[in-house]
Amino acid sequence: MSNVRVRFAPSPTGSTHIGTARTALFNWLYARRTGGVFVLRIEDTDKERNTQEALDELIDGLKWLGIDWDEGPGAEGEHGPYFQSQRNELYASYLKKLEEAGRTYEKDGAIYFKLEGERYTEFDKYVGAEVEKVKTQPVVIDDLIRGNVTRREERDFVIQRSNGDPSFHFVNVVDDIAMKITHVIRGEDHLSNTSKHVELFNAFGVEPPKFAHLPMILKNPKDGKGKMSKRDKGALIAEYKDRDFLPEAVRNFIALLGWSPKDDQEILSIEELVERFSLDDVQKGGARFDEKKMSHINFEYMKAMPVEAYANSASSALRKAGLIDDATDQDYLVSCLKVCQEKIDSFENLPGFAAYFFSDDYAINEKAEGKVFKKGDAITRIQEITPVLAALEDWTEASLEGAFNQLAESLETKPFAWFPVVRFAVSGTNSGPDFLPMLEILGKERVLERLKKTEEKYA
RNA sequence: GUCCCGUUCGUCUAGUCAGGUUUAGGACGCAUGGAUUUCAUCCAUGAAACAGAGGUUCGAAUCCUUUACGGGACGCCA
Repeated sequence: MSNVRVRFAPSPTGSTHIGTARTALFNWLYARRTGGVFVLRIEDTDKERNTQEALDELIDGLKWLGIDWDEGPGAEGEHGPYFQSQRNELYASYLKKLEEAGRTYEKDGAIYFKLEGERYTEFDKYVGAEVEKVKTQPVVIDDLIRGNVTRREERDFVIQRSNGDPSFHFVNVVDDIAMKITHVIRGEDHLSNTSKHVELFNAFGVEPPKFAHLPMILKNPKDGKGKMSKRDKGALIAEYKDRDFLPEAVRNFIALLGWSPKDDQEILSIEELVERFSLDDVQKGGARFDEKKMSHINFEYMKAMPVEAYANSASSALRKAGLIDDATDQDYLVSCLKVCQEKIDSFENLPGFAAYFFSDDYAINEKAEGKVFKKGDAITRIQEITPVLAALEDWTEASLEGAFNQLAESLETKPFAWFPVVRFAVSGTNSGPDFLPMLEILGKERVLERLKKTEEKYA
């Protein structure tokens, strides 16, 4: 086992964002790749904004994606507790160290970290006021993705708020020290904070960890500019779960946001991800989220599923649409889904695609309706085929094919003279699974009944 | 405004660190054609990019400079 220790440190203040999930995934992959330890630490120092729901959703999302943690809530280790709200004694002791070293001062009830260097006052345009600045030595951030980044911190910052709560920068560093974190993998939005953190590590006399700042996930330009926010379409992990996306597909897709295996392989199992992941191969530039590609990857996974697993996942979508319930025959369900699997690219579209298998109350596609009745012989075709099908004793794909062929021969035409109209009559549309298997699955009774209904309706 | 980071097809990216094997590769999407009773499926083909300008070099997507553009940070939020 290596000595690598990484942490994912979310703050439970809202729905879990796709970027948050990616940060978690990359940390997890790095830990698994290197044989290190993955720590989940909950940064709940902001009592006003933390919620239990957000925490539940976060944990739920991680589990859904197959991300587990070696230390963290529910997996207590020697560095716990893993909620920052329970670590105040530790923070107090570290604060004392800084106080004793003369690196703090109080102002307006808050405690500030005091930078080292010559002090001067300057009008700051951004702040819009005179502020005190410090001529500090530049700090070098050792970043595994970007190389060395040099930055200078020039203003003291708050490490304990006037309400007594320690601030993010402070607890983040203290915990990384206390939890012996070796690699900090987080979003690029933290890159400019990192100089503050390095200042703190230095003040504690501790060698800073290696950093790896992941590129931002950017908005689709039609949603505006900048990084993707929780309000943007497709931004929330819970949304994918609700829409019955496959977790392994979502995981595969977000792994590809800013990282690639460097060859043409795009579909990667979790084992392959672990085996091939490397921080060296992480992209520097921001990545834009593309829902179409996400759907494509999801479809690839859907096609590759064993039928039983497919039926299992599909059931959730069909249940939500009220098409099936506990009474639905499993064998029938499986045979229906078998013919749909190759054709339909998402579970959320499945109910619309396959409703007629489970209900007589299915939608009529008007375009298909127009097409089928344009020729004017549709009703005749139905009247021709109905007695033939009614007389058929053996209701299988093969015998159906024979029946259509025979009729076609006797009328000197092709069997597919009847296909579109019969398909429309039994399904309300002109597209769907292969025709003959579909008839076989629907069954004689249902097919005849729908033919009759159609004849009456359009006669 | 200041500082930091970035920039290869519309999008995700390979190639960049170790300059020549590149008519810059793959995938999504798009277009066209085909298979098919049909299709949201499948197959084939195509259009499509090294941000601009200088430089170094026999040779630059690859190295350097610079401009432009994009992103991030600048909270008693994390």
